[in-house]
Amino acid sequence: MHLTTGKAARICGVHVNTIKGWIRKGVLPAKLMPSGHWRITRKAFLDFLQEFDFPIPDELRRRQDVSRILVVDDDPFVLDFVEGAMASAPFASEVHTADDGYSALLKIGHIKPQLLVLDIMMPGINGLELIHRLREQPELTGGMRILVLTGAKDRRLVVQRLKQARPDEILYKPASIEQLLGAASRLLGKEIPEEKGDSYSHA
Amino acid sequence: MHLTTGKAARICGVHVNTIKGWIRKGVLPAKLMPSGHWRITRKAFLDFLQEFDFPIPDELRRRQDVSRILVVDDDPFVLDFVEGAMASAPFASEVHTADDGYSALLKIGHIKPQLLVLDIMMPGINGLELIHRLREQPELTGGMRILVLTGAKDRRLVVQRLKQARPDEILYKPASIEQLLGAASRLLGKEIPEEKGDSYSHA
DNA sequence: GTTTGAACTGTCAAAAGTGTCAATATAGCG
DNA sequence: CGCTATATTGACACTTTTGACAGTTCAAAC
Repeated sequence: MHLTTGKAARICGVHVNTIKGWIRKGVLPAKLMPSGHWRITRKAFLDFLQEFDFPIPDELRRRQDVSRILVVDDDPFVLDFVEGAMASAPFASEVHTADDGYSALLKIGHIKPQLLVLDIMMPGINGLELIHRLREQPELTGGMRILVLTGAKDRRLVVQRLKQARPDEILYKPASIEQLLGAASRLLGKEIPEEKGDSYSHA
Repeated sequence: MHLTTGKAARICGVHVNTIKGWIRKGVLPAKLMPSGHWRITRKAFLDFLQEFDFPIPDELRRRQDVSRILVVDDDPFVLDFVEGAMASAPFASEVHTADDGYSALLKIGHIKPQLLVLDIMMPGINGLELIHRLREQPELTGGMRILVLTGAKDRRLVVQRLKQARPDEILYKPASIEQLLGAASRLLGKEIPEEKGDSYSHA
């Protein structure tokens, strides 16, 4: 979460006192702890590194805020599958699960996930209706992306209404780990840095 | 109400021993329990966080002395009625509203009301089912009391199943302000300290 | 009531932070 | 090139933070 002067010094390849000098000059924004120690927020440090064209270490780039993901499915196998897939993703995430629409709604309100992985065929609450309602509550669900997971058999049945509900992406079961990770990365705005160069791009 | 050293440490992003050090130095005021454990009052901690520019987590910012109430009804008149009634209550409250079961669930997860005032006859989600599901999620709804408001006409229809759902209290429409305040006070554990004779009949 | 796991306690030593200040680069300029 | 101003470094004594330890307390479940 926060960097010390020493860590910053190591990353920049300079002496600790140099970092302290930069902080005193205001070039590098930092926070003073009660004891007098300095802490640098990751964001401030990243901005600083970028502005002065320092190379950005991977672990600093990746360990951005952890993505919160909520998986909703009545099949425990699917929950495990998604959880496992996300664990192997090249970005940090925090996977929550719900096995029906009711607890899904409660948990959405509580944890405000950035990504909802949703099975639309569930007992109880209708998944399509759920998406509609979520879209109607932008104060609580604004920015949440919706990835629909649905059985191939349902394809004919719901494809029409599914489009009306406007999920951000649709995957048909069985989906591969690669498909899932690809979709999640896109929707969360995380580029998978596989053969990508050394660019540090937002968007 | 009170924070432990561990919670404070997590919030500040430091080690528990660091927190204890701050307490010993007097930077962070805390109270010593008979057992030897430290407790930090919410107010002292908030002041501390603010003074040293720590980010303040939502759940801490939430005022504890104000009762959070969520009213769920598709009739805007009822929402206004309850809101008005609570405004005249002898204790402070914060009334939120929802006009259907979906947004109700979202808001329950988000604001964690201490009291839910629920109309069970709503379009969309069935109110009785809703109560059942809420009771099944004690980690998110633990301690939340449920006051059912229902039309008298529904009485015959649902009284059986209503009892199975085990709400904390039931009121039949039309309910008076006194009835509503009485029920809310009981469920929130607020005794209304009113003398006999004249009472709080403000409409 | 009893049990049980999580969390808190103090203590201690290692690791890493602090300011200060002198010595050493480094950059700009006549 | 030498001079000056500024930035960086390294060494100092001291303080703060952290992590490991065994024992105690808390809180929830049984």
